[in-house]
Amino acid sequence: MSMTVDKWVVRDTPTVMRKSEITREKLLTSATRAFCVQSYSNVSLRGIAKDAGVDVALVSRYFGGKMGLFQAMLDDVFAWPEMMSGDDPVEVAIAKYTDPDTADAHMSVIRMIVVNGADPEVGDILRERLREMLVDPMLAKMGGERAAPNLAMFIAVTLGAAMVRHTLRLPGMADTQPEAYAMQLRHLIDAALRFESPAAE
Amino acid sequence: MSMTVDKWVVRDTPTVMRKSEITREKLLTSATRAFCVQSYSNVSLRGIAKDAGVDVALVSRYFGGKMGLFQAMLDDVFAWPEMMSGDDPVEVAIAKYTDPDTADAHMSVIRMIVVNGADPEVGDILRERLREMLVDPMLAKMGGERAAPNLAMFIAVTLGAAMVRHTLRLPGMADTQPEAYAMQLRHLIDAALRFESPAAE
DNA sequence: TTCCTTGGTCAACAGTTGTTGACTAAATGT
DNA sequence: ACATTTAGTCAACAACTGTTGACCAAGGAA
Repeated sequence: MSMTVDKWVVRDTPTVMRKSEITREKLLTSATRAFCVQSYSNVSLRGIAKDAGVDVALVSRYFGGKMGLFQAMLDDVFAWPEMMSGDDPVEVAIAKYTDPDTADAHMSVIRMIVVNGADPEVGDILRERLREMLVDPMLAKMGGERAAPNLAMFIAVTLGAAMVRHTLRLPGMADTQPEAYAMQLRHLIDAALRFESPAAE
Repeated sequence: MSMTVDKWVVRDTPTVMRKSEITREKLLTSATRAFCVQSYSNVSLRGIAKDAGVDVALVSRYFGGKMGLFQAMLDDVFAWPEMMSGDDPVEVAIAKYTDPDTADAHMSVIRMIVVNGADPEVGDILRERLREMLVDPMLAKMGGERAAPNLAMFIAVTLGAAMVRHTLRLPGMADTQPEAYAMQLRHLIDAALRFESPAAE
């Protein structure tokens, strides 16, 4: 039967969850939290393990090392099923960013991209994953060649606004209500999408 | 007389430059290069010293340690005499960013702000210096209360564009000519400055 | 029971980091 | 000339990092 076994919870599904799978997820959750705040080199496995309540050695055991944990975390974070729908990808993204329920989580992802994109040890890996899992699908759904500048500018204003509000915390953008921030963000996004790149023929 | 002394160059000024001042500046130059690429915690004093061709111990000798070197580098980088002129500060900034001669150096500063702003060890220090040496003077010269959102948005698009072009290197913004990038940047800056915040009374 | 797989603990490793103090060498002042 | 301040070298330190392998403890199957 599929009851609890007092020490760990078993899913109420035909396939029973293995115990190692649980600690794997605990590690992954703590790793996501850590990598969203600090960059790869700054994060210590001992800190993650302590946060997860698990021994350090299990990181190398289950993920093959620090790099394996980082990559597993990328796969986890960049999975974005809504992007595969038929809707306008930019509208999907805007909805995500402005919805207060999911805004925090996606701001964490943005912070993770900003923080780790500058780390020389994982920057290339991060860029590659970002392109193949987010940027390229969005470009494929949008117009094509001409859409690349607008998408880049869209991402630029989104990243920049998140930086100013959450990391730099400048007055005029960090000390305001969420609705006011949403208005600023929407204004910049509109400008980014309305930009018409000169025909390069 | 003020001639060279064969081992180091002496300025042709009445006050002779002390020798320690020279290695201090060598250290400061290497430190600036390093902190513009990697974050505080990732930079190693031994790397800086090797790049400057100087012994590691001299960092602690002349700057009192790693933190002292970082702060001295902030004072160096944030010194911006043009900002004290009577001209419109935003126009001064735009001129700096778009002038091809100085654009690279200022993009390095932007990268430094982005990279170190997320570092938990120096984030607060960086924010404080950034406000008192750049943001507050600009705000004082601009209108006042109503200018804060526009200035924040101006900085947001500048930071975001620099991130996308140099760190994330996304297609549509990283693989283009400087003039095309300048057009995108100018378009976003215009939008940021044109935003009219709703009167909050 | 006995065997064997799975999950976890622990200590030690080699490497790198920032910082310190003792010591030498060079330049300056009298 | 000498004495004194200044500049620089070197080795060692304690703390921390990721990773490894030996060891143990429990669970299920025979």
